[in-house]
Amino acid sequence: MLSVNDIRNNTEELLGRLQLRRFDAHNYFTEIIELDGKRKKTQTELDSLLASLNQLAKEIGELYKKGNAEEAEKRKSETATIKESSKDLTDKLHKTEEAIKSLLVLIPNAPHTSVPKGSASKDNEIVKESGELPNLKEGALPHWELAEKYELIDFELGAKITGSGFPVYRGKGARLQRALISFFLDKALDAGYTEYQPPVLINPDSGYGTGQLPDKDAQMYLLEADKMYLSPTAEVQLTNLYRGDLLKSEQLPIKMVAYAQCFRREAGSYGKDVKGLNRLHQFDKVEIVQIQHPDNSYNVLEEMTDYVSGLLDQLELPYRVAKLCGGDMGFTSALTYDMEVYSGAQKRWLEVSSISNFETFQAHRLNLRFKEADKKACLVHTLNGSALALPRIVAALLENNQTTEGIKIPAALIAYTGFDIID
RNA sequence: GGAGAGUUAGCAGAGUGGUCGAUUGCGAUGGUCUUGAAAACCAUUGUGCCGCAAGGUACCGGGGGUUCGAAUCCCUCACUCUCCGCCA
Repeated sequence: MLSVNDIRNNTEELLGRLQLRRFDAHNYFTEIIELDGKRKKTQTELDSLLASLNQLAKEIGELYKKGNAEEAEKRKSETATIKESSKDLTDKLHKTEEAIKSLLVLIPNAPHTSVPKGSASKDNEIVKESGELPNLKEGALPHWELAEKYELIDFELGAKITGSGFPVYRGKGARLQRALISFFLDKALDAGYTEYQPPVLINPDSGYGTGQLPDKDAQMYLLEADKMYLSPTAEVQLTNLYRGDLLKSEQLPIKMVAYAQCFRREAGSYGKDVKGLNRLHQFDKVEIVQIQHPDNSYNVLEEMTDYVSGLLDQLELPYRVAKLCGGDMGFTSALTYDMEVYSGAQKRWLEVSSISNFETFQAHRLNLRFKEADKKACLVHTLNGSALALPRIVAALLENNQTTEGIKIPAALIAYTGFDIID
């Protein structure tokens, strides 16, 4: 959520940045600034009314103390009209505040000035490519066939006990999952992140804090009886750990990592996008989150991107990094890098990580601030990224490393899997 | 799931209708003293909103109500603790 003061003070700049995602905020801004003026005026009126009411109450109290009940009763009658108008003004104030908020939640984050203008993924800017594309022989199998051949993943059994998009991993398939999770967590620990194991159910306040609610609720599974959602990403839990906090500047940066199972309804997806592991309703992901001083956030975004690149290097997967154009970025992000690995048999790039700086957009909703000595509290910057999401990594590992003898495990992982080939 | 007790500032913990945004202790910050430190003493020590400022106003778990006046009384929700039941 953008802040009204920013909109008021940096109107032109924000309008320009929002143009990068082809969002015309002009009318929103005009209306918000006008409503905010109204809000201030109402606040002033209400405050002075309440002041007089408080004064009267005090006087009445003193009169009773002195035993002058008659005069006190007389004064009481004076409060009636003041109370009535203060109630009206309070209603008006709340309505105005609601109106402002209802407009603010419709406005996406303002993209960083370096974000390429554009409307779709074709306009993204490839900023890095790394690794050789695999040169697979004719007849190389896609991962879902390899998964069946080596009895690693059973999609039908998953459909039987739950539904489509909920695979069952078994044998070396299950062990590979466990290995990847440990590998990713250990690397994050080495990089200075604190490990967390959060719940996977989230309450509506948390969903609202990171921006999944109010309008992306269709993407989440809802447990109606308990008014909770299954978390779509550990970003929600980790970032919300600090919701509502006022941090001391010495506490920054805060670096967190968590492995969590993630749940997404993915309504409307179909075809080759959902084949095999390409898109699941339940999947495993290791997520890194940082709460940062605003001065550092963009340097840190680069660091995080380099960190994730390093993981892919160690897994010996060919990948590319895209700086997302305005139209392809998420609602809450100011700048996003997507990491894509090449899946040799499908001959497709698969997104395995998305690393974003949200600037103050989430912090504002979360009311998450920090304070430097003798200065006013101000909003932190939040960042997060997958490091990494498992299914597509597994897809690429299986496809790219298939040989006539079996599927080779990259050297960095062998200590975790306990085997070097799937055969 | 049933019964009961709680939720107050960074923490501990008073306050059961009236100058209470809140006693006190600890912690923290600044100062006095000291060669330095400790101790002692003094002062300061929450956040939002309106305002150039003075100041005003709101917040005692969340929401609502009673009252001239609510941390205090009532309703409701959430959470914590104790006991019973159930259970990995």
